[in-house]
Amino acid sequence: MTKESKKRDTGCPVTYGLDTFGDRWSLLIIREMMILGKRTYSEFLEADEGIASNILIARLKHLEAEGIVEKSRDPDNRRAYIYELTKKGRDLAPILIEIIIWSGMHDNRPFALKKAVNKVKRDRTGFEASLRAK
Amino acid sequence: MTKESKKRDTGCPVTYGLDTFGDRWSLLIIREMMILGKRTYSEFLEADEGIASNILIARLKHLEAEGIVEKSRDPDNRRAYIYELTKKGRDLAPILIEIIIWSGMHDNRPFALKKAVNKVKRDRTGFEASLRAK
DNA sequence: GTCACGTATTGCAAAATGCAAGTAATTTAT
DNA sequence: ATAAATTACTTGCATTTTGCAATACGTGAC
Repeated sequence: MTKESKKRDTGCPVTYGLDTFGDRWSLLIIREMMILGKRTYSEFLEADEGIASNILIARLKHLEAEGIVEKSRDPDNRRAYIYELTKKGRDLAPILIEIIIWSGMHDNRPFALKKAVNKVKRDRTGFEASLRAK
Repeated sequence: MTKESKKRDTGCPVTYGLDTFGDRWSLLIIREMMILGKRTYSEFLEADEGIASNILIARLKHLEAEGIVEKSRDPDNRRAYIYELTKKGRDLAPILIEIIIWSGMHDNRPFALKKAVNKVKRDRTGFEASLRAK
């Protein structure tokens, strides 16, 4: 497909990370799951800054193939699926946190949301634990 | 242009970060600067997993517009320019480090390079300082 | 069976990317 | 002084990826 085919396959850890979750949408989906606790296709569809359904499904499949999310049937609604972060996915929490911290320092736009930023500042360890728990 | 036009302009810090450096090449260029001390157009051109010249210049201009790198003439070679990270750019070090740590945990490919990974593990604070110094 | 819901696919236009070739400014070699 | 080589950047075109709208598929409710 798209990502898999153009893997640069150097051994560099930065490259590996970028090939795995470094597109415009993956981290936003992961944000929805971690910070907002979203878990279904439809929730992602309405939540993420207007992601298109074909892009969403492509990203979910990619993330699933990379072992970052796993898909299972919703026990409460047998025609729905649930996407959950694996350990590999939850381990992305520190990256998300550092992005939040960096934006907190440098995003001077008047409408910048500082909620998560402030949470991180107040208690980073606790915030990270809460992300991993979601 | 490309990035600027499609800014999602929600106030979310994660979105801000991704809009600023979240494309396939920006962080690789930043890696070259931070970890490998590369500073010129030609160095990036040969170093970065084969980036095309038009893409490279587009990214450099974008990063410059975002205040992450700054460009100046090379005093030793009047036909060359030097690109250097600003403070905003150097502040990306922790993100790069977390990506390296994450890849160190989860990249099981046989040819995965562990050099930076091991450095981070041994002395994270020192490694971060060395990145910022470059 | 039919309908609604949640998930997934397809077709097509627009945008981004990659590659090759070319331009411009400056410096070195002859 | 002229030619060649560096360094940075641009342009044109083919390919790939994205975005959007519409549609299809699978499951369970009635």
